[in-house]
Parts: sequence; C-alpha cells; structure tokens
Amino acid sequence: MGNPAVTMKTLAQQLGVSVTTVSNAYSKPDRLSEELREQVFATAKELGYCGPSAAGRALRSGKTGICGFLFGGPLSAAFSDPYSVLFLAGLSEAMESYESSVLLLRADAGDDDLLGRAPVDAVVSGSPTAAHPGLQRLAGRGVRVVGTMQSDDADWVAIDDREAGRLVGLHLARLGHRRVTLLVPGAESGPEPRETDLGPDGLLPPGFPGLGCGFAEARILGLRETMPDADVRVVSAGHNGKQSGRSAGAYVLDDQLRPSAIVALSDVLALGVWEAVQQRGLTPGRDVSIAGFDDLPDAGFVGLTSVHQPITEKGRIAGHLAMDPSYPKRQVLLPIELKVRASTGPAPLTTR
Amino acid sequence: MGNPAVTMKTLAQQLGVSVTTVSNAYSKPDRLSEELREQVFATAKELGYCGPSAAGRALRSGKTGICGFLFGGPLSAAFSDPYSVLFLAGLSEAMESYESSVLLLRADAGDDDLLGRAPVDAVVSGSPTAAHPGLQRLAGRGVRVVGTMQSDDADWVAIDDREAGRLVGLHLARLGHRRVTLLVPGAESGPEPRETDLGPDGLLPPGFPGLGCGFAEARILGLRETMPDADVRVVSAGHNGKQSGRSAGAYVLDDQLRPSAIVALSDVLALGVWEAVQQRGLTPGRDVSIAGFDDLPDAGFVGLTSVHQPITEKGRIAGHLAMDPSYPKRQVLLPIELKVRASTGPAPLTTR
DNA sequence: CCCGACAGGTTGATCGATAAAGTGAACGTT
DNA sequence: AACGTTCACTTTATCGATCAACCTGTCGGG
Repeated sequence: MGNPAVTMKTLAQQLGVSVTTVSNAYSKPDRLSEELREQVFATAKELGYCGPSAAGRALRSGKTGICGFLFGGPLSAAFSDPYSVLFLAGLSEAMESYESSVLLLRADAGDDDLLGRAPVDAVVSGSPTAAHPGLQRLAGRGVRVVGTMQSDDADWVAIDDREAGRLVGLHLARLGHRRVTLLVPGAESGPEPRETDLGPDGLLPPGFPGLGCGFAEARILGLRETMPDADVRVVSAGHNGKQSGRSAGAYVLDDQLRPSAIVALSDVLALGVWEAVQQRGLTPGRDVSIAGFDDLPDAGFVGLTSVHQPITEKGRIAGHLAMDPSYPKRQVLLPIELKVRASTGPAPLTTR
Repeated sequence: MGNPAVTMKTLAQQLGVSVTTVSNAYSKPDRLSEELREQVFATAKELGYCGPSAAGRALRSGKTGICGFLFGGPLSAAFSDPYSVLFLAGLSEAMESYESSVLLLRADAGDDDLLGRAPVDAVVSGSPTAAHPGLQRLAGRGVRVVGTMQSDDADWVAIDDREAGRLVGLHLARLGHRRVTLLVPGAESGPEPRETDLGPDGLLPPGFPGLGCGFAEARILGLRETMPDADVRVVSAGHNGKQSGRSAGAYVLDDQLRPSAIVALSDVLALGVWEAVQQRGLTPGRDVSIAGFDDLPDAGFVGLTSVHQPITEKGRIAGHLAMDPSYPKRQVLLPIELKVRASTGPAPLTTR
C-alpha cells in the first residue's frame, strides 16, 4: 500500500540510522554490513517503501538510466513504420544489457520543451530527421547524442545512403531503364502527390517536401550518378506510409508518360506502389519495375527489389553508443546489399 | 553549446532577477511581464540554457509527464508482437494530447527496481501479464496504474475474454468440430511444445506454462463452455511468436490423432500454425481449421478466422485513463467481434 | 607503542526547480 | 483618507536522494 510520504528519511528514523546508510543499502551494498542491509530492506517492505525515487536520484546523481528515442513526427507513426519498429527492437534489446529503459520522444519543431525536459542520459535520433535544433543544446547539457546519419562530429550508426542509391541505379540502368520516377516521403503534406524536377545539381529543389529526410538527398545523388542520362522525375508522396505509396503510385502510373521504373525511397512506399500496380492488373517487374530501400520483411515476402540494411542491428549499436561512452567505434557504417527480386526486370521495349 | 552548469540560477544572476521568476517564465507565463519573459528566453538562448531540467522539476512538483508502458518479458519481444505495437501506437497517440511521453518498462520479477525507480506519473500494463508484484506498491506512491485485464478495483480497459472464447467455440461447434487443440503462448520455455489435459474445472493445470498470461484462462473457459463434449487438448507453444506457432503447429499436425481444428490464443501463433499447415500441403479451412484471437492485420490478409478487438483504440483509452484522472469511465469494456474467414470450415468427415 | 589501513558508519552540502507566502508600489473605491 | 486589490516580483522552505569528507573503533605490522 505504501503511504506516499514514505521516504528514505522515514526508513532511517525507524531504524535509527542515517539516511545515507539507507541510500547505501540500495546503491552501494559493500558499504554496510550485510546484516544491516537486510534490516533496511525488511523495514522497507514493512513500511511499503518501493526503492529510491527516480526524481531524487536523478537530480543528485545526474543519471537517469533512460535513453531517449527521438522520432520526427507523430509517435504513433513510428509504430506504423516497420523500419522504426525494427530499430526500436534492437535499441531496447541493447538497453536491457544496461538495465536502462527507452523513452519515446517526439521531435517536433517548437516542441523544444518535451525534448529539453526529458530525463535522459542519451538520445538516439531514430528517424533520420538529421539535426533537430534542440539536439545541439542537449549535447551541451551532457546528454550523449547518437545519430543515424553520417556526420563529421557526432556519434552515429548509419549506412552509406549514396552507395545505396548507386546500387539501385546501376541495377536499373543495366536493365535498360531510362525513364524513372522517384518517390520521396514528403512532409505531412496532404495525400496529394507533388511533382518536381531535380535541380541542376541533381538535388531536390529547395523547399520541396521530403528534403528534411536526410537520407533522401544522398540516395538520389547516388542514383543519378549511375543513371546520368536517364529521365528522372521526383514525386513527393505525402507521409511515409503504404497508403500514400499507393496513391502516389496511382498518380505516377496513370500519367500518360508512365516511367518504366519507380523507385521509392522507402519500402513502405514501395509496397504501396506495388499494390497500385497490382490493382491496375499490371505485373511488377514486367510491365513496370519497382525498387525500394531498407528491405523490410514484407519486401522479401512480396518479392520487392530492395537495398537491405541490418535495421535491428542498427538499433542495437545505437543503444551501445548511447549508453557506453567507452564503446570503441563511435561512428559505425553498416553494410548494405541489393536484394534483387521479381519486382524489377528489363525495361519494356515500348518505353525504352 | 551550453555549459553543463547553466541552470536557472545562472540565468537569474545574469538577469538580476530571482530564480523563481525564471522558473515562472517557463511554467507560469502570466506571472511576469511579457517583456521580462522575452528577456529571460533571450538570455537563455544566449547562455545555451535548454529549459528546466526534468530531474529538478520532477522532484519538486512530483510530476514527470511520463507514462510507463509495462511489458512482461524482453522489450524487444514487444516489438516483434504486432499486438503490442498496435497498442503502443494508440497509447503514444493519446500521450501526445497530454504532451507526455512513453517510457518502455520491462516487468521482470526481481527487477523490482527498474519499475519502482521509473520516473512515471502512471503505468499502463501493456501485456496482460496481469499483476506485477511491484504494481501494488507503485500505486501507493501515487502512480496511477491502468490494467488491460478486467479486475474489481483498478482502472482498466479490456475485452471480455470469456466471451471471445465462446465466440470461437460456438463457431467451431456449429461447424461440427469435436477434436480441438488449443495453443497457449507459454513462458519462455524452449521451443519444445508441451502438452496437457485440462483439469476437471476446465482450467489449465497449476504450473503449466501459459498460465501467467491472464487472458488464457478466460478464453479457454469460454471455449469449453460452448463445446462441452468436445475433446480439447492443450499445447504450450513456447514464446508468443510466429516461429513457435509454426513448430507447435507442426507438433500438433504430425500427431497421429490430428485435431480437426486448432485454436491459438493469439494470432501470431495462429499465423505460425497457418504456415505449418501450408507447408504440409494441407488447406486451412478444409483439411484443418485454424482460429486465432486479436485479428491482427495479417489475419485479414491471409484469411484467418479471428476474434477482432480494437487494439489501437485500447491503447488510446489506456493512455487517457493513465493521464486523466477525471476521465469518466474508469473501467472500459471494448466490443469484440468474430471475423469468420477461410481458415475455418466444416470438420472433415474422416475426423468427425 | 605508534602508524596506517579498513570496515562501517555519520554529517552537511548540494543537485535544479517549484510552491507558498510575502513585499512594495500603483491604482481604484467608497 | 483609509482600505482592498492587483501586479510583478522576491524570499524561504522544501522535494528525495547522493556525494564528499569526516569520524570511530579495530587490527596487524614494524
């Protein structure tokens, strides 16, 4: 039952010892006799004391045993995206070995607060929404920050997104594709797909939704690099979900100048496109090729060509980087691999 | 960059005002002039102060703005179980409306600590591992506890598991099934399926893994109630995953006395069974019927008969119960519905 | 016989912030 | 003119625990 007011002081008084001794019973067992320690615990149970309060301990010691997982956008979206779920699985697995827990944080502009006020020892930037403004300051406060995109200064675990783009580009180029549409997960703009051309530098035009994604730019660059003379269009697909993948797919497929290949910057989108293709009675890999990134389990299931990355392992390593300052490699580049499946095939002659 | 030692005191000194005023600037805007407030923020930015520290605030005010999500077993398992992922999606969605965040907690015996020391205002018991010993004491400390199983005293959001069992039982009985095997998610015992008969009371024998599940008992009771003269066997399927569903399914299917229907107490298990059935070249719903519970998205996808419950909504409501003491209904029973799909059909004549 | 090491405590300061009560000036009220 | 109010802050007292530093016997070695 435990009265709310039961604290170490209460215990100490009851036992006739100092508060420090009670504290030691919990956190420094070797500093008092085994016997007394037992007594402390016995009295604790009796009075309904349930261990040192998180707040007090955190304030004094400066540690919380909590690692934040930062997600850009509504947290509920994190759970509908298999990528983050897999990442979280790895992250929380790592946390268990540190007896720490994971705090889900939403990284929203303006919401400096929730982030700044989070009681965490470290933060892992889960979605590759690279640099949240508040992150910098957090780092100053002694919070370790771990990214999931390459950068010069910070700690990170990432893949070579440019290389990932190249893998797909090369593959499609060899299959003879010349007209390609890229689907980028956009901001939370409505379901309306929006279209653009790439700038002269091969990058997204400034202000185009999807820009913030971080990985988008690199993947596009890599792809362009290996398909220099292809006709590449870019369509923003609203939020990163199967649903918007489907509608963006529809938009692209119904266009009179249908591309021979559609590359989605994430598998969720690609899977949506896959459905749109099926709905139209077309066969992926024959009538139109589809490729994605991340190689989610479902990709293997339906036969979607995708660039594999070890997502759960990524989460695990991020966890170690976050909790263990002495972890040797502070910047980890994970291997990737193109999984060629049935969803990509030679470009149809009519559209070559 | 923000020196670690930048605190409200620093700000106050720099500005020549009291610490309280700085505090008010953040949490009680109407208690100081707009002008001064701006100044405070300006200086904060200048000195790299990133808002009130969570620890200090939590200690003094007794609130953390954090809701714990309690999972029985390794947290990483929570992410491989679509049920908990869907639940978490709802929970975190609700949290956003309270500007609170979710802390993932592992409810392990012996690990009283991690739970007791968690800086939370409330805890939602995510997996139906009903009553963690520490929960009681937490409640005493002023932490609101929300369950996902029916009980008399506490707040909860749940479904009528017994009724769920009845729905399945009735359905199977009408289809003429007389020999049924129940698959219960067991403890983390190895992959070895283990078998048992139901006790005379129609309950699991004491000590049988799966007992702790909470919902298992009720569902079994309901099922038995509607199939009084069926031959019901129970098999424990190791941990709650597709994998163990498959091996438990194999175990059951390869038995000489193969049942005409297999009921898994969770869809993940059922989906595993489904795969085992397919692997053997059998057709679910014709050669052997399969039914599950929870109606995960994949269930609809492959055509698995299952008892639907609004999982995400459950999480949402749990969140409201946790964060809003004035939420009207403190005990919420959600509707369920049997979704009949292709995986169940008339019992084959040979096995009737 | 003195010294140092060690086990097993104690004391007092402190972590960063908020709650509650107080202060003084300006203003309106009857 | 006396009095109640409001505004805009300040003062003081904690919240619960940990840390650094300091006692106090005891025991073995030189």
